Amino acid sequence: MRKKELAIIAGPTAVGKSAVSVALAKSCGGEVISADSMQVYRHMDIGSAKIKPEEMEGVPHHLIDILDPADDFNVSIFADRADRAVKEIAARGSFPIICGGTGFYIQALLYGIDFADGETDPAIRKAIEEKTAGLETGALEERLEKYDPVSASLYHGNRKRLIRAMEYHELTGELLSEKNARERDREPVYEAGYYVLYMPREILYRRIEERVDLMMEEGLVDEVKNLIKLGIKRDMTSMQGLGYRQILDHLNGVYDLETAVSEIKKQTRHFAKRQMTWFRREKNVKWIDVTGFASPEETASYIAGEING
RNA sequence: AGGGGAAUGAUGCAAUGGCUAGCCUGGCGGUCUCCAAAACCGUUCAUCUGGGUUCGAAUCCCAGUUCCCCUG
Repeated sequence: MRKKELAIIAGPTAVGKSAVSVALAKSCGGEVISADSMQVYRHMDIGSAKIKPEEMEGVPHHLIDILDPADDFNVSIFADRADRAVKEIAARGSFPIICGGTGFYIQALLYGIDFADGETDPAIRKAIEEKTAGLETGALEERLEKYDPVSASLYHGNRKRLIRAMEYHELTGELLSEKNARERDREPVYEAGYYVLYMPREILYRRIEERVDLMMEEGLVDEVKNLIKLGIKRDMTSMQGLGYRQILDHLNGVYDLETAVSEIKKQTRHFAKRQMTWFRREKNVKWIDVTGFASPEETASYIAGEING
């Protein structure tokens, strides 16, 4: 009998999570839930490195292609839907495998972080943004400091987060720092096997660059052109995705294609580094150097061994 | 070979006699509880070498070294 309720296959971008997840699912009768902020969007296949239908090898995948690029998506939506998926999968006697690189999302799901209704309101946020548009970030910080000095110093220089703290206060009357302090010491709500796949930095970076070149060959530019046709706007959540932003900027004449490609590579390297940072501080994770295994199947079989104890 | 120019961190620049040599990019580290593939923070590394002038030199002078351009 398994000693885990679910498995989490995490790690930086391009490390090979998808293949391992599929192999694991096949070996233990599982289903994959994607924890990825971009693969939820339809029409965004190449740039998000979305798993192809044939690569799924019959394994059911959840939270992929569930939204249009114009739709909003965030942790709260993810946590709700992923949690529901986990329960459904378990209910049908199947094994849930969370696969993805968005550490924040995984955290929200694993710890059951409470994103209650009424804690956010895009309209309020927008209003605050507009009201403070003329202010320097430092002035914004001073303003928040008056009632929530903890958040003000934590979000030093970070306009987006300062505004979020103000939004939260305006909506709930409570301080964001108080809520965070309260939510921080949660225990996991699932008995999970949390595995972070990694490989030496140089190898990972090389893979990232090769993958970006491949995306270009596969037609990333056309994919973005199609998104434009669908009415995509640069400030949409989906257009925060690496690759999409840069190609969009290129098409808008901000820089040439060559620059766009090297920007994508660079930003993706940085992203991978931040992902590693995130997982490093996550508790109770098992790090797995995938270069120690000959294939995704072998990595998966090692993980299966861990899960089944 | 002759003439001219340039040498500042891993990279591209700034400082033209005077704060502790500044900034960009990269590298590395970190933050994060509703835009997270986002947003933000920190840190590392340099005046080519040797003399000289000066209270004081990246900056001026001399020599050397390397590189670039022009002439042949």
